[in-house]
Amino acid sequence: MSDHEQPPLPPNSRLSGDALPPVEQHAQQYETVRNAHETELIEDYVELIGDLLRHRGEARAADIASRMAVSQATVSKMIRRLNELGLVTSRPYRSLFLTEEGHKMAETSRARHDIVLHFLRALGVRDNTARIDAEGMEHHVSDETLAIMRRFTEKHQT
Amino acid sequence: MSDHEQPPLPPNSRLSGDALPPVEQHAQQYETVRNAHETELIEDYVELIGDLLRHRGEARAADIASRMAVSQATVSKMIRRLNELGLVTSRPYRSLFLTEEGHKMAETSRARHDIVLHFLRALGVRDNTARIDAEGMEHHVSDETLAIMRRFTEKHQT
DNA sequence: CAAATAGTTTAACCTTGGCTAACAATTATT
DNA sequence: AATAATTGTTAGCCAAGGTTAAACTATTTG
Ligand SMILES: [Mn+2]
Ligand SMILES: [Mn+2]
Ligand SMILES: [Mn+2]
Ligand SMILES: [Mn+2]
Repeated sequence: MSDHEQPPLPPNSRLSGDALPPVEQHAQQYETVRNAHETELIEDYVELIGDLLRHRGEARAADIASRMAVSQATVSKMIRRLNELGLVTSRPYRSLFLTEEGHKMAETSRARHDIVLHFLRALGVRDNTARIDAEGMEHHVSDETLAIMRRFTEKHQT
Repeated sequence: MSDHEQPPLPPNSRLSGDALPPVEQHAQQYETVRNAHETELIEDYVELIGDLLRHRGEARAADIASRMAVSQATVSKMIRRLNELGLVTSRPYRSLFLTEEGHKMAETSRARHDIVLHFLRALGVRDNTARIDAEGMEHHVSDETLAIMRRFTEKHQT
């Protein structure tokens, strides 16, 4: 047992990092992240389809593929999944459309995405960086934090 | 007839939400998120092992399993992977240790995690919520945003 | 109209990250 | 010392999310 550089437990324990949280709380952190990962991609697809419909009038698989930088085969498979989940309707070789439920998810996701993006910009993050960070962060921001971000952005209007 | 070329800049769709970013920029958002997902779990494991070593003096697979709320089999498989990646050394039934490279990754990850956590608290997010959000957000925060968060937290010391 | 091009789907494959069940090794208890 | 409990490994399973290659359908163009 190399007791080489064992931690000397500094008297001022604030020297490096926080203490370990209790096991149950710590476990809840990771579980919440795993849950978010399960819905993350679905949300991004549905949100993008909603955005394409709103801004372009139609949402084709090829557009999704190029905007997501993913193969068309990947999109095709995912569309089948979205269909099974009752989020989109699709006829072969036609534009996709959102179901009522899909539309609701798209709206919610877009609203959340916008709050995070606008918050980052209000903080002073450059636009391109803010867009990249928001795309990942959005799925891990609680309602509580979201509300605080929204208020912060309002107060810091430019 | 997809958006191959530059966006024709729609007339006046300022009614709800932002405009669609150019295809390449949009694609970069999703690509960055996918890349982050590839390293995310590894970082969490290495960071947790580092924390256990620092606070407990040893890092056992069983502790990781309970703190991550995951089966021991899952941890065992992941440890083999961390070993192959040269991030940890392990002898059966003994504590794990970090390699030089693993130690470096643990430090970097912990520092980033702390910046995000402290930032959320400085923003006014309750501690438990901040911990949960930080666990997921940390992997999607750019260096630029991280620097801004650090400065913000310093300025808003309580 | 025929041919070329663009869009979509399917099949076969891969890696990650979970799980359970069975077994093996170590450590603790009686 | 024997047994029980804890800890760790292995095998086999699964779903998600990617890939290429090939086939099929629709649209555009010569
Ligand atoms: Mn989004
Ligand atoms: Mn996203
Ligand atoms: Mn972390
Ligand atoms: Mn994390």
